[in-house]
This record gives sequence, C-alpha cells and structure tokens, in this order.
Amino acid sequence: MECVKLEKTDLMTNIAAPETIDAFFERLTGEVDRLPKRLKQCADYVAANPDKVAVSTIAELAEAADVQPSAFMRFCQEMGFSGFSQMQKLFRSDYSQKWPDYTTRLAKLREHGTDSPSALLAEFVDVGRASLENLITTVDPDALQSAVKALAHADTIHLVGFRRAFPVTSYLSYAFEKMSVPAILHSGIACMSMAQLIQKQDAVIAVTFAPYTQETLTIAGLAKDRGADLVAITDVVTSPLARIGGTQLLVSELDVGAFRALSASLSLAITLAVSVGAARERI
Amino acid sequence: MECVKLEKTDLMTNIAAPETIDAFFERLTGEVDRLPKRLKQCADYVAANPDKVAVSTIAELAEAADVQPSAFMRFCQEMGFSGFSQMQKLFRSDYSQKWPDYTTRLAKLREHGTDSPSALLAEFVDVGRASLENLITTVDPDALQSAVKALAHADTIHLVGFRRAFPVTSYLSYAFEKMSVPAILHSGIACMSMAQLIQKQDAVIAVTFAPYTQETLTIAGLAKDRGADLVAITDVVTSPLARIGGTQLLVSELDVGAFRALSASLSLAITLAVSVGAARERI
DNA sequence: ATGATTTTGGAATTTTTATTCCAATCTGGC
DNA sequence: GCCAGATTGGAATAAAAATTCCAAAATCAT
Repeated sequence: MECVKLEKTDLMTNIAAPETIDAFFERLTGEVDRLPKRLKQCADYVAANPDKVAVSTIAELAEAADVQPSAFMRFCQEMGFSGFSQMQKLFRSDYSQKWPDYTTRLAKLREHGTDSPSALLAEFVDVGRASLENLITTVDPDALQSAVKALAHADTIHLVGFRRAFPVTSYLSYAFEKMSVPAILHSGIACMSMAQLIQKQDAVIAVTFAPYTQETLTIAGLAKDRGADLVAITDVVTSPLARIGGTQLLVSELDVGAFRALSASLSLAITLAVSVGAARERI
Repeated sequence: MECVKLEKTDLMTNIAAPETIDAFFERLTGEVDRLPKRLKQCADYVAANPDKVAVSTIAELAEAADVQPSAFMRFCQEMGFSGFSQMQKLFRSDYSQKWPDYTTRLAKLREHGTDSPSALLAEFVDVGRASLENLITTVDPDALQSAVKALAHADTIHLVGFRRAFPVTSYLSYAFEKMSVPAILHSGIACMSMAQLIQKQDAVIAVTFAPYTQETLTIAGLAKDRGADLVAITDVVTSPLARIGGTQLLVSELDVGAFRALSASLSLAITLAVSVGAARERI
C-alpha cells in the first residue's frame, strides 16, 4: 500500500467526501493506519463517540480527543471533507435520517410525475416504519403502565376520538368487545353527545391529533370535571388534550403530504387494549 | 459565571432555566397558552421536533417553524433560558442519551418485564414493522394500479368492512372526505344494509380478514352482481372475498397472540385513497 | 375609532466558531 | 548529529451564528 499522492492540482485534490456514515467509517478504517499520531487520536475519538460529533463544536471535540482544533480540522480534511462543518453536516443529517422530510420528498415525486401507486405505497410503508420506531421513544413506559392501571379499574371505558382518530377508537372498541371489557365507543351518530354517560368511576380514552377536534376536547374536559380517569392519546405535549390532564401517551406520527400514517397510534392502542384486558382478568 | 440580571425586577422574569428536558416540557405545557402566536409556533415546533433543536442553528429552526430568528430567540428567553445557546445546550446533552439504535431501545423496553405493557408495545411495534415490510412484497403493483383506475372512474365509492376491518374503512372514509371524493361508509348502523345504494357505475372497496365477516361478503357479492367494480382487501388468495372476483389486494398481517396488527392494512388503505384522489384530479 | 401596549420582522451588532497560516517541533534516514 | 520532510501547536483571520435593538404592525381596552 504505497501512498499515491496526486501532486498535480493541489487545488482540487478532493477525493469525494463520504456521503453516508457507513462510507465514512469504511474510509476511516482503511485510512487509520497511515495517519500520524494526533490525527489517529481524532480517528479513535470519533469512532468511539460518533454521536458527539453532531452536537459539539470542533473545539470541544479537539479537547476531548486531547488534540488541537487545527489537528481535528486536518483530520476532517484527510477524510475527504472540506472541513469540520461539512463533516458535521453528515453526522447531523444521519441522525435525522429517521425523520426525513417526506413532505418535500413527496412533492418531488409529484412533480416528476412518477407518483405511481406503488411508489406511494413505498413511502407510506417507510413512514409507518419510522413512526413505529419513534413510538418506542416517545411513549413513556411509566405513563403506559399507569394508563393501564387506571383503565383496568374503571367501571366502563369510554372511547372518544373522531375523524382521523376514529380508526383508533373503533379498533379499541373491537378489541375491548372481543375481550369482554365494557367499553363504549362515542360515535357521534346523529350528533348526539354521549358525554352524559360518563360516571365518576369510569375512564376515558381520548384520542386527537392536530388539528384537534373540539368535540373530543370538550368530552375529555367534562370527564375530568366529573372525576373520571383520563388517558390522552395525542401528538405533542403542547396539544390541548395533553393539557387537560390525566395520563398522556404521546405519538408523533409522520405524514406523507397531507396524510398521516396511523401505524404508531394503532399499535399503541392495541397494546393498551390487550394490557387492560389482561390486567382485568387478574383482578 | 452566569450573569444574572437582578437590577430590573419589573417582573418575575428571573425564573431559573429548566435543567432537564422534562422540566422544560413541563414548563412549556404550563406556559403555552400565554404565548402569543409566533412564540406558540415555536413551542409547537419544538414539541414536535425536540431532536432537531440539538442539531440545528436558530436560523434553521426559525425557518422550519415559519418564524423569524428573533422570535425564536424570544421564545427561548420566555422559557427561562438566557438565549438559544443555553437552551440548545440542554437539548444536546439529552441527545446523546437516545442514540442507541432501534434494536437496543426495543430490547430495553422488553426487559421492563415480560408481561408489562411496554414489553407488549415492543412486540406490537416489531410485528407492525414486519407486516409493513411484508406488505411491499405481497401487494402486486399492477393490481394496485388497476384498483386505483377502477376507483378513479367510479361515480361513488362504497366502503365496506366491519369489526376488525372497520378502522380501515373509516380511515378511508376520512381520507376521501378530505379530498372531496364521493365515498359512502357502510356503517351497519341499526343493522340497516346500505347495499341497495350500490349502482352499476359505482365501485366498492371491501375489506375483511379471517374470520371473514359474512355481511361484507354478501355486500361484495351483490355489488359484483350489479356490475359495480370491486376492490378486495383481504389476507390470502383463498379468502372468500378474493374468490368473489374484482381486483385483489393482499395483506398478510402478523399477529401478537389473538390480535392482529393493522399497520399494513392501514398503509395500503391510505395509499389507495391518496392515489385515487390524485388520479381523480387529473381526470 | 383612538391611543396605549404588546408583538413582530428585519437589520445591526456582538460573540462564537471554523478555518488558515506559519513557525516550532518532531521523525527517520544517512 | 544533521538535514529534509512530515507533523504539530497556537495565534491570526474569516465565516457563521447568536443576540440585541428598534421601528412597524397588530392587538387590546376604552
């Protein structure tokens, strides 16, 4: 392995920068032996702490690797980047890879006219997978546990969620029925409110995502006033539903264009239902 | 080293900055109602994308939240920080914690206790992902294409699916309504059949999985007899629904115990809806 | 409507951070 | 031990980012 150096154009000696983290590490492994001491220190540090690169300044990294900032800079260039900033950009985007910008991706798909149904399906599958992965970080195990507890002790469980949230509540309704757990699906048929059915010893599962459905908020508020337990399934902490109180279960679902996947919400719902069903058997 | 301004005590503006992400969100929840429009936009964006805060500049975040950088700055101060940098520091320290990958986090959820709700959640998430991956291979692109074509040319689209399939049809109903596509959800309310509404020029999306719902099969058969187009979403080729004819879209959903995930079916449904919506616009 | 008060957008300023440069220091071959 | 080339440290500079400031716009109470 002799080092071939192209002295030619000292200007553009750029051997394309790695475009993925994998490519970066591949290159790093190949190069690490022929790096001088200080640069090797950088390599070792980055290999051991890849996550730090995204959120630190070059000075911090240099200090942590026990090296001068300029040395770290040279390391970045040695790896094919124009400098630290470019390398950091790669590390930052790799993290957000789980949160890609599907909205613009879809727009791109559209303008190319290649929006075949199967391409769209691939998008939704991708988004669904990402949402599911995300679900396990946004849902707090303790909150889930206490939601189950509250629901297991309720006389009757009320299911409240309309429009986009209706698939979630209707699925819950199906699951509870199958397990003989007394649950009422607030269906909104004939615009009749079933809110007055909610008793103190009952519990309510309310589901709504932005833009929030007023009716759901109203019923949830009413339930809280009556002293019923409330389990709120919504998207973010700033959601009006989350602020009513009760146990919050947060699901941030990604969307493709104007439509949100429901995979994560449904998975959370069925988990809740099955856990409650099991818990009630034990009582 | 923090210089705490104490001279101007016009308000209790010197509340200590949140020291954990949880404290931050708690504060955010309490404060969000007080915030004016632009600042609330910041709050919503941060609540929905906490991860982005760690790896973006204030300008990037401001743009994403559709706000001026100075507004975002004010938001940070409103939350008790001296400025954006201090707030970012908090988010950055939290960032490293959640770097472990999907598999690791999943394992962590599982070890919470075998029959705990979170273990079950891990299970459903896993199964959902697998179902989604499977979906890509089981759905035939040509079948999907011709389903879209049939639905795009229909006068009215009828949505038929009960019990476990009802979340799918109700979601379709929501999506079609949003896109102003004429669709009727056969709800089965009061056991009234809406089958007689189906006309020759209409199309029917029928959804049922084992054990198949008789009512769905009946309506699908009737639709076929009348000469309406039929799109069948079901699990296997041997399903009685598939044997009625029409375009088949097969979804093999995995299950956890007695309960099947719905992620794949929902994703297929929304794909169908969006494709049909787009196709009808082009006509 | 009217004026007072809050909120906002955008440019100006300050601070921080990345990058370059070069002299000092190593290293290995003779 | 000396030289040539490679490597390093640290100061100097450039670039980018955060923060402040203030006039314009919006909102509110009267």
